[in-house]
Amino acid sequence: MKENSKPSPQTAPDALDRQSYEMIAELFKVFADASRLSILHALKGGPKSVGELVEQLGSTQANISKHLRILNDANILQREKRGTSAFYSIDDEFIFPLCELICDKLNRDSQNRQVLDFSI
Amino acid sequence: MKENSKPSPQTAPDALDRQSYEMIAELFKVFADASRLSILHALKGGPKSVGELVEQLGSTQANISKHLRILNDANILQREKRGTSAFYSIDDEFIFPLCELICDKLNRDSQNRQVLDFSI
DNA sequence: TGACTTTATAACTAAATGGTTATATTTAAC
DNA sequence: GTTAAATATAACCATTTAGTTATAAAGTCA
Repeated sequence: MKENSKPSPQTAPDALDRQSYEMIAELFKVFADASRLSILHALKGGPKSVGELVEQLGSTQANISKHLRILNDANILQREKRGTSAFYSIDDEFIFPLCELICDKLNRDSQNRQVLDFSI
Repeated sequence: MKENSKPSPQTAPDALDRQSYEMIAELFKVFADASRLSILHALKGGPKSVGELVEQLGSTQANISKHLRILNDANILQREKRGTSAFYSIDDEFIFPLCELICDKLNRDSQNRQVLDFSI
């Protein structure tokens, strides 16, 4: 039960309990890996099978499967089995504004004006 | 045997190089820790010294200093020395919409309708 | 059935990371 | 100068994690 009265800007917000911070950190961790980010980027164009991702990203099948499981468990990806294949697709579009915020920050800070664009 | 060889319905975006994904992942990593999130939350109310943060968050001074350095190196916090104290404050407001996206996702997925609110 | 394909998982290793204790550094006050 | 206070850093340890190899599981087709 959180009161909605707006405190003054200089008032510190009530701290969350440790478990809440852990939950938030856990979700951030899902995105804190280059391989998983490349998977997400590859899936922007539409669903792909594990094999297609392995071929496109040039990693091992076991490794890709492991990352896909992490993304799936976080309800970021959706899995659909067809025959012996498993097709994964993006199940929550919030990842796009999320990655955009991060890329914008990196571009803002970069000395060399390198442009990072996670979007299509 | 290839179960489904039809091309993806949409055109896949050009992959970034590995280094770009690593950079993005590195910034996500900064947020992927409960202690750092609690520091950011504590600083929403305004600048605080290391000592104040240690007292409020109940950790060791060395530990808080280490996390502050990570946040400062990522250009998320700003440091100002006054006397023997060091005051840290939030230097980039993009962390608020960023954490809001994450919290919204958690709230959307939570079975128990637990409300996570990172904002003030 | 049995061979083959695709994906998931288990076990292991190396590297990264958070927290700790101890120490160094910096500044103020005396 | 010396002492005290606040902060930063170094060294160390325990845990986590990404990637690997090997194997299991599940579906397809002869």
